[in-house]
Amino acid sequence: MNIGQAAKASGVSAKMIRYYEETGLIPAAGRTASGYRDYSDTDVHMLRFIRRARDLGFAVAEISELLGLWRDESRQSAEVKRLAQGHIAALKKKIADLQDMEQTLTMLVNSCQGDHRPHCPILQRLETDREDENLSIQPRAGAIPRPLQ
Amino acid sequence: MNIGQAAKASGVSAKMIRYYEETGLIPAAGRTASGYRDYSDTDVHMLRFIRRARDLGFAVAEISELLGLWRDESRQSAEVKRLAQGHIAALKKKIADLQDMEQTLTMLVNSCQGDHRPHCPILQRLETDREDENLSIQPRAGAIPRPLQ
DNA sequence: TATTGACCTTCCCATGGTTGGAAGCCCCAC
DNA sequence: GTGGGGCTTCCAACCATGGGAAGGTCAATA
Repeated sequence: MNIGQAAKASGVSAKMIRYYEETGLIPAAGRTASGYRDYSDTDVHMLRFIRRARDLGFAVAEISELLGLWRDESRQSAEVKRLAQGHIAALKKKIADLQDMEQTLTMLVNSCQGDHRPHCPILQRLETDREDENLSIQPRAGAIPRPLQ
Repeated sequence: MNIGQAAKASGVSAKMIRYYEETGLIPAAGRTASGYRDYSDTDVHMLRFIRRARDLGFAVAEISELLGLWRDESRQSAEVKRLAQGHIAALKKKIADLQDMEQTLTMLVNSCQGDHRPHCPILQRLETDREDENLSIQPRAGAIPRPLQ
């Protein structure tokens, strides 16, 4: 099987297969007489393993460890579990960071009239960095009608 | 004020200040007779704006737009709001993706005994990609004591 | 005044994972 | 045998950031 077929079968692009080989994540593929890389079903199996681990957000270095454990018949499942738990912790941290951003930004967006006027609490907040500025109690558009200016 | 002082005052590293200048996010700073970059309080103000926007996860290209609106006295707050809402949507998507990963991985971790034995549903799942494999109902370690093997 | 140490300048490199493209060779079908 | 598509390698780019080298500058101190 050449690299294009292996790519299709595994869901890993040919470019990435070469990259994984170059960086040592996977062993160098065999070659045909004319220099084409040659892949077995086992190779494709491994590539699929890699793709699934990537889909779960594992970094290539982590996948390298996972592959080692996968191949090691005498592995201890505790090791795999530890690796996965570490990754879960990293995911949780990323999620928390993004949620903080989202929350702050949502608060700002809610406090912004979003009309034709230039006044904008979002820009104001980027300018002044006042966390405690009570943006959320600003009246929503139309809540308490008052004349513009 | 030289670049080091501007960096300290703004929270943007000197490296990044030069980078932002090079890529056109900020105008080229003035220079002293000896070639040192020279920053005003206004410049520092702008740099702080940039850092805060970065802290909220805005990409540099988005910040470029935000800066334009910031400087534009006749902007419409609706534009800023639209930009921020777009960014919130992107954040939400990222969060959802990461939560999917976390959830799947947590399920796998919970189904893994994590002991000295090699059997490991995490690796199994990476191998077989069976989403519907009912991993979660596997007995937890010690739930129903039975001899190893 | 001379030295020293901390700062500035530019330039290049690395990160991580992925994609794009160019130039040249190979394989298969017609 | 010819054409089109796939293979090979190599180089570059993305994004934001940090590291470091080589050389000039500033300010304080001996």
